[in-house]
Amino acid sequence: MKIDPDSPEELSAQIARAIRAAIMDGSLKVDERLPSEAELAESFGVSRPTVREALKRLAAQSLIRTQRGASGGAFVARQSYAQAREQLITTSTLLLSMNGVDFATACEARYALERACVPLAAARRSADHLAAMRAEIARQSTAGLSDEAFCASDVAFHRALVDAAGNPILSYQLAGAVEAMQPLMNMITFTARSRERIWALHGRIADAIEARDAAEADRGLADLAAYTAELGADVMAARAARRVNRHTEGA
Amino acid sequence: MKIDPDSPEELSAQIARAIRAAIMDGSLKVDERLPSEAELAESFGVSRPTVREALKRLAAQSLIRTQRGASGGAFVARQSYAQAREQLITTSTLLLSMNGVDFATACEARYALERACVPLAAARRSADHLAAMRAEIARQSTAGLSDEAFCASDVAFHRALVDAAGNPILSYQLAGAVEAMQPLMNMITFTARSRERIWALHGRIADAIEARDAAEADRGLADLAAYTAELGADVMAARAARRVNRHTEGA
DNA sequence: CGATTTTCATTTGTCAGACAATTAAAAGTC
DNA sequence: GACTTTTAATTGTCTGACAAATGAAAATCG
Repeated sequence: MKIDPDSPEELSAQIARAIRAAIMDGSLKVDERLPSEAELAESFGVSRPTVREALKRLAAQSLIRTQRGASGGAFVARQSYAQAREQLITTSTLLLSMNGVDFATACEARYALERACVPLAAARRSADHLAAMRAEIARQSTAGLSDEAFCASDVAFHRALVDAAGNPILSYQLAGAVEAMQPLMNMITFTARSRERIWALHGRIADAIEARDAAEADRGLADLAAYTAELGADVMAARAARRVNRHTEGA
Repeated sequence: MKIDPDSPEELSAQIARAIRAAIMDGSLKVDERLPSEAELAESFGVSRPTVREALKRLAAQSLIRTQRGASGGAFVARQSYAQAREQLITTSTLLLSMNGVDFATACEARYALERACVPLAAARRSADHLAAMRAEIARQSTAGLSDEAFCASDVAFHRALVDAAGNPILSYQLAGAVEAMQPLMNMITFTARSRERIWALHGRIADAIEARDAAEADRGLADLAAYTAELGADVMAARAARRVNRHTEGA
């Protein structure tokens, strides 16, 4: 663990990198206690505030957790699926919104990923997963639901579908992708007609999963992907038209 | 942007959360400059070191970048695919290693995700992607390659396959998943025989992608998944056997 | 002696103030 | 006008201090 005071890189960043490397290569194990801030400061030859900045960097990635008091300190944190999902959602959401990823690309990615776990879901789905999917379908078919609530239920349905695959890695990766797309999905205003079509497709997919018919579920998901892309394209076209109008009026 | 000094949550964490929320909901746009540390300290009613800890938390997630000097400060950073990938790899790697995710589960997730982009890759692959895949196959078939180098080439091959799908979201998500698995893959020692089988399968997949035959590429990938799982199972069985031996000798 | 309370030492959280390093803009100079 | 110098703003780092939390040891009491 060496740092270079003459490097242009900030000292706190160097220290964070050194400790992160130690965690990732296993030199520091889960729940192991790091030296106290004062000890770290001395061993790195920097002041305590600098060490603290480094530790906050690591805390932001939930690589460590800290505890006050005697026998307190910084401990290597076990990476939980929940935390990892949060991080992934934050990163993915910003990646989509800041880079102007178009709806079609995001949609394509989302459904491609989701279709990856359909075979597993068909093979392994439990009654609980099916019940969760049915519950969301029921909610989606109730009248007077706001667009946000409809979207949230849509996410929950797909989450249940992914969880049915019974692979936590897939759940973690796909939950991130699906949730990150929610802001994009929220741009769509769902008519009663389009909602009906969507929950009908959801029903078809749930039926297929229940029947352990992966091929049929895949076809249902493909249809849903196509229909979602179509809805998105309509919204984008309408927006583009409005922009042209404004521009024409202004000129 | 309000913070509560009486909350058990650290002030720097609250401040980071407030600013993060402002970035994610669009109140702070890309490249926009945040107030100076002194101004933030005053407006939040805390000291400058506390503000700095909050900013380091955000910097660790690459939500902001800072610049020294007059007209310097903290700026909202555009989330790049490269940065997002780094984060995803760090998180996923630790998630796998710290939670004792078994080889079979990780392998299943990886190949499920990869198969999701085979249809797109078959449809859109360019000559460049094919060339990249062929180059890695050539490397894999050279003699005297270390296990690490073989694994790295394997990752590069799959990376090219994923990139061929032409969807940056998929590339980002899958690159993370594939690279995070590398430590697990490195536990396998590849015999000349298994290497030959692997690069032969790679060749079959590349041929299918070149011929735009998604079904054949999918079959190749499925075979590769099965073979990889088999190799992993052998390694795990051997390990388990060694453990039992040690235990028996000890008793 | 055992249980309870008190004290205490350790460690993180926060603050105040200072100085160094960097950098862009303003002022000065030729 | 082009170049150099100065200056002001801003982050990076340090020092020293105190508050708050917390577990362990010491003291007290039944």
